[in-house]
Amino acid sequence: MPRKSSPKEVDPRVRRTRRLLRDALVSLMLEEDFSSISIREITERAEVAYITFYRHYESLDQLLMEVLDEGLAGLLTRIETLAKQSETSALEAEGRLIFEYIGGNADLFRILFKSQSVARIRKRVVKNIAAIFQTSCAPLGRLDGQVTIAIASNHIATSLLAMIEWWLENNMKPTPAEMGKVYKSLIIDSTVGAVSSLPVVSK
Amino acid sequence: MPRKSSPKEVDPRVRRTRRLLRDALVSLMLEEDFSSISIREITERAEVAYITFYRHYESLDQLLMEVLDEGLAGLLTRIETLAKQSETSALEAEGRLIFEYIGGNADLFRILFKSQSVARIRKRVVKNIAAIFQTSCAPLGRLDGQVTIAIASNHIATSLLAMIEWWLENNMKPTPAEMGKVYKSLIIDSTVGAVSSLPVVSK
DNA sequence: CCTTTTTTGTTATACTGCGTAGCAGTATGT
DNA sequence: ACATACTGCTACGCAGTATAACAAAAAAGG
Repeated sequence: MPRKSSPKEVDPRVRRTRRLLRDALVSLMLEEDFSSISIREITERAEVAYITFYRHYESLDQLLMEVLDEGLAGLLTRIETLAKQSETSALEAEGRLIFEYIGGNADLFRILFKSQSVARIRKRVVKNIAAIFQTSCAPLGRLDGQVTIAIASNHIATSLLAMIEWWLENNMKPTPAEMGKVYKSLIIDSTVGAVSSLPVVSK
Repeated sequence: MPRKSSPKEVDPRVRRTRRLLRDALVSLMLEEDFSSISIREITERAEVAYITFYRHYESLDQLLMEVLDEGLAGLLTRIETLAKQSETSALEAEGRLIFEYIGGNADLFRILFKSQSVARIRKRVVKNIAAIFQTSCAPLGRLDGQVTIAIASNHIATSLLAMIEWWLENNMKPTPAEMGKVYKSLIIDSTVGAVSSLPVVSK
């Protein structure tokens, strides 16, 4: 574990090595399944000694986390601004921004959905998105019961993620603008419309 | 591979062995993560010789498939009858039946969602459910454009699965009857309401 | 420029699980 | 009782993980 609490800058060699490992993992995940990727394979493609991997990461999972967190942070911030919107026109526009961002980082998100053993990460993303909507929707009004709010926010989060996945699998066919409209009507409008008519569910 | 094209009945020893292996896998998956389960561990718990596993299955995946297909078939048939309903009262009742079925086979579905390397299976399930709704919703009426239908049916399938997952993680707290209502209003009503107002998306 | 520090490369090691093979033992049903 | 099929046991080669010791190379500081 090189340079634990870096007093100054990070050693250029360290940055280079970590970047090579990240790129090698991404490159491999676009070719084969995550479960079949070995650490030896990664270090080989990164043109780095095998043991070097363990000098920077404790496990393959940790490397994968670092790779995905990079791009997922951008998605979360966009969703956060989206969740605060209440006007109809702004909702569509923000929805479009999300799908444009996805399209720009398509490789990264393809990895997120395609790979098999990242269900854990996907769950974490769902949790984050749901939390965003849970807090931003609470002051919106007449949601009855904690459970109902939890169900609704979870519904929004999972639906959005599933829609993104579907879009990627269909080669991003409908344009981001069109997907923004779909997102608004199919997820947001219908959910807020339904929640107000939902029964108060026993906790 | 014992008794490939069985001319008569299956050897009792074979049925016993396969059952032991299936039960051992389920038992282990409820304790630890799928990725950390070894074939030796399974045969050990099943009280069966290591090599016996390979006399019945080619891979661990194949065993997992056999285990999950068993219970997923029941879910799909219930969803199929549900998809054909159009009356409001029947929708709620059928929705309740689904969650009651899930509750009855909770262990199986916990495995489906909890385990990590079954994203492939989950995807297959989504595809099946979406296909059901796609065919049963097409004659329902005024859905414009193939893409819109595809998005909507995918939305229903993923939302239903996500709702089931949420319900299991919350220890099946709201009753199946309440979940049936939530399902109807949050997924079905809002989706069919939204679809009719959706723009025709370019193919 | 030279020295010290840090990182990287090389090689070797113990450990674990996978998949296969051969042979002996045991259960099935006819 | 008999042939057939299934199961148990032991051993082996292979691949990947995680770690260690020592040599080589690159960065930082004077």
